[in-house]
Amino acid sequence: MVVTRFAPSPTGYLHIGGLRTALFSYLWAKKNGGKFVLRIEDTDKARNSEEATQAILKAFEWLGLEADGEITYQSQRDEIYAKYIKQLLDEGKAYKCYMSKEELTELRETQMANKERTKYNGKYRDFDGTPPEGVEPVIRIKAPLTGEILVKDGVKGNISFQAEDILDDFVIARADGAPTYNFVVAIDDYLMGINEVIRGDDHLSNTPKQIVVYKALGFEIPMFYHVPMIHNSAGKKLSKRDGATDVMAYKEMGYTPQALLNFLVRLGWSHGDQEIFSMDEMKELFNPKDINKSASIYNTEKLDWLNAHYIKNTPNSELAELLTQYDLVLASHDKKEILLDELKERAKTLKELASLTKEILETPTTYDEKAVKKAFKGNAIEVLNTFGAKVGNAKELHLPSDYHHLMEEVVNEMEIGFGKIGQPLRVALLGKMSGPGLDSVMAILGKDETMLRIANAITANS
RNA sequence: GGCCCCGUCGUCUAGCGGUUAGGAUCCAUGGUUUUCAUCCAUGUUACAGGAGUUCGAUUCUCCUCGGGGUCACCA
Repeated sequence: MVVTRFAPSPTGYLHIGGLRTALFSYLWAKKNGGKFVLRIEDTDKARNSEEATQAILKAFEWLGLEADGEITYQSQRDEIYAKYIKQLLDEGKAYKCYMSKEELTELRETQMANKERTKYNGKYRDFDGTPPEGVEPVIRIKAPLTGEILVKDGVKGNISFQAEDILDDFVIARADGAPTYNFVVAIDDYLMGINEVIRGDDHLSNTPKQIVVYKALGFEIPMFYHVPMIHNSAGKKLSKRDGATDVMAYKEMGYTPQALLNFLVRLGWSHGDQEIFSMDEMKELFNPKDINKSASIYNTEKLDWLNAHYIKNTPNSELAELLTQYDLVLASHDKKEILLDELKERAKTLKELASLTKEILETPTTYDEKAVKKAFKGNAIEVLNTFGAKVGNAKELHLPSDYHHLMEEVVNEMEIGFGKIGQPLRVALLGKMSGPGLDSVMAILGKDETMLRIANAITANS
């Protein structure tokens, strides 16, 4: 069974890059009928926060990504890590290192001065003398000094590292006993049964270290997929400083989960020429072997297009429900079908849809100057008066077509073009020159509001 | 700097030895629309450079250049 995972450290909100690897992991597990598990890497007590964990969970909930099983918290697994540290110590595969921080720093400075690679010199690797006083030891693992470390990566292919180029006896437990990242990751991934690791390729250079741990403990090494980074417009790794990287900010801006997920799945991954993917299609078609090797630049132009696409194709009842999150309650409006049909064609975001709706529903108090100048020429007032009277006398006015007939009558009786009534009427109803079809607008507003707006406009612009 | 990864339109990408190098987005133009938006049509724009292998390279190899990642008692 395929088991994948998402393992964020709770130091802030869930960001776009993390979400994409989470999505890839989720999709790959689902595609294989496997499991997608969540592990919170909260071993750095100084930087972690409970709020951050909650923020990540909240984002998952919004997007409909659900982790299987219980959430694992590394902070609760100290005994497990301690057990393996002891095991390695007992087996002589790890050892206590009494080098002080000052000595370590000095060692590094010397190496840098000599233009050598900075690495631990193995001073306590085979130490059996009396430990120095006053130094709490760290635990270091005995890493291979020579030879090849091969990372089998499903995205990049086999990547070969030379131990002498990159390894040293790295710390697996700090002086206070707390285990370090590369150590616990390997243990947890193994213990949690994770056999397919999909993560950002900034972890690629950590992988050899983790492989050292896997081998020392006799664990089976999982399949890795290192997904290329998402870069900002400057071509650098997308970070929390880049703005608009908090996933929940997209909710506030009026993006739908569907659009965001569709946008993200196509960043670094493709399936031929297909652009639109439903969640079911993603689960069906996603395969990490189709992930791109190169980084992609984060650019939301396509997200807007996708969002508009999904809004257009969302049923009105669902849209009305969604819009309540943007302070728009449409439930009681008897013409909301017409309203939403008209407006969802022209909104890129739910937020925009909400404000477009409010604009129409609110009686205009000002009129765009240019629009007035252009529309209120000649006998515009007379036309509006004539039309207003017809609306007033009409018995049954419900559908857009009812209003349209009235407009046609005016056009025919006064022998004018459609624009002669359309333009001033539009300004009267909406206060400006652009907007949805007038027939629909009037049907949405109803007879009384329509007459009110016409009268208001005549008064204001006579 | 060491190590590792990457390099097709502005952007997201297809391509896996022979293609007029395709799609999407963006932009522009035209059509539809009383207007705006939608929608439809059309158009501009790309294989980083150089060697080699080959009858033939965007595709394979090498070099150069360019970009990125990573080098903690952070994750």
